[in-house]
Amino acid sequence: MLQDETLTHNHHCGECPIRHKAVCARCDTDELVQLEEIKYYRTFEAGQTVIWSGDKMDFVGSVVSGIATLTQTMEDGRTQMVGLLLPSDFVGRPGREGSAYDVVATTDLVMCCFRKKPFEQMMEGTPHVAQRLLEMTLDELDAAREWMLVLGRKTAREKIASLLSIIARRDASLNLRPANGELVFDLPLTREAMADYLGLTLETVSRQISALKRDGVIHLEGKRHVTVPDYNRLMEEAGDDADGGIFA
Amino acid sequence: MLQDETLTHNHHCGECPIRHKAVCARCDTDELVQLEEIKYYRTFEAGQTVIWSGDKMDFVGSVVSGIATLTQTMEDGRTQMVGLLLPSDFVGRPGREGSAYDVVATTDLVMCCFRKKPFEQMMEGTPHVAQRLLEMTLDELDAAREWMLVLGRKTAREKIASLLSIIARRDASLNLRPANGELVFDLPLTREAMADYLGLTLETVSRQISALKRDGVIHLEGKRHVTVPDYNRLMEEAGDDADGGIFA
DNA sequence: GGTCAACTTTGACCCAGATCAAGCGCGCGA
DNA sequence: TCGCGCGCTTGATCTGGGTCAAAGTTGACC
Repeated sequence: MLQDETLTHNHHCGECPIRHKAVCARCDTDELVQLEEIKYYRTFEAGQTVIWSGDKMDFVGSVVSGIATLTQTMEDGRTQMVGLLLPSDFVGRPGREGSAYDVVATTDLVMCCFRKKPFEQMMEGTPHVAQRLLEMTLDELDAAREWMLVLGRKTAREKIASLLSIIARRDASLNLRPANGELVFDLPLTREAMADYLGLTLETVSRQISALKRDGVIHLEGKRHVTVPDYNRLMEEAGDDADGGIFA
Repeated sequence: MLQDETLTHNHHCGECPIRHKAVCARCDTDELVQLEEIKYYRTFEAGQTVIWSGDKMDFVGSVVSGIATLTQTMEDGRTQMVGLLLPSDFVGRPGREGSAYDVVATTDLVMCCFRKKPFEQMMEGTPHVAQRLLEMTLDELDAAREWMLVLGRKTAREKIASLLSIIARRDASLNLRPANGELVFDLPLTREAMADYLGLTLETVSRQISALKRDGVIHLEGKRHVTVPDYNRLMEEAGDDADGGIFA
């Protein structure tokens, strides 16, 4: 088992890449100073487990860079991913001791952690933090519910197309691509992780990706580098209304 | 189409059955007075739609009695239930215009509604409301994620057992049954609604309920009245760890 | 008490996706 | 440069749950 490294990055919140999207988004300068008091950075290597389900958490925090997953596992080993954590996403639950899920770093990961106790105290005092956290939690709830439709009612092909469209959309909003209709991105997940997200087997994931490629919905270079020539086509394949687009 | 009836029940919050579980749970007497200013009751008959997905909502509110469902529908008619709203559960999202889901009354329903604008203003001023809403939203997120595991990885039989155990658990906590291991309750959902919840067809739901009955996991009187002779057995069938029980 | 409609059960058959089983290909360490 | 392992693809076969179809149950309303 690899060991966590605890690092002090000494970043100032003002220069933080997720400053305006994370829990701290609404904080003013004074509040940031308070947060800096109780924060520290941790890094994890790809594949490392951040927290095991049931473990006591003495921090909460934000993903600064990299990708992590939230997964649930049954006794017999069946696993379901229940959250995909991207930069600015929040980890942990104020007011709860243990973690309800396994949190695993899918890529190299940097987290901005807050000591739990003082963070909880701060939540009481500064509404800006609690307000932002509520907003983010409501967004996650919407995402989880959208995912319930995918898991419960979509076909394997639609599931893959849904996942690709979500990743494409996020990448577009992060890296502001030209709006010429062509999108390019790298898959941040293995076939197995995609399967765990979608409630499929990795073989089915592989087959459906091959099928979408054969049908010209996507183009692949290597295993991970994806080009989407027509986003609306992809949305149709996902079974979603093709209107609205990425930049809505 | 049936028509909504707007009634004034003139209940006082102090006597409200969901006083200590709903968004208002943490409010003090003064804050309740504020809430009473902006609240009104509405009733819906079983089967009536409370809000259509995309409709503008001019209120948020709590379920006082009865059961409602949150569902998403694809263009071709496939539907997935994404939330089951029981008394004290919250409906609507502060800060958003339209509803993201169809909300349907499954049984006769009484809702305590707050005019949206003033409620949003109150959220800014009185942290007790926002705090409670955050807590409830986090609980719902956990429930949604547990449901993702059910939808993505469980067999039809396990899905049914999971749903029964959830309903049994809630009923036990509401109506404080004797802890002799035997639980009795009524199914508040049709076979079709169960199917929509579980990502199954109504035929499969019916077959699996028959199978659980045949195997002695449950006993049925009529279509809806269920007896669970051994809750741990049911939990095993659900694929969950049988420990912990209802009263944890 | 009869009729109708909504809900439910059960049966027969089929198919999407799981399972089992080879192989491929690329990056990495020796 | 080789070989080894991990992630991925592809094929063959199997099966759980979907689909289609028919009949049973219940209760509400004449």
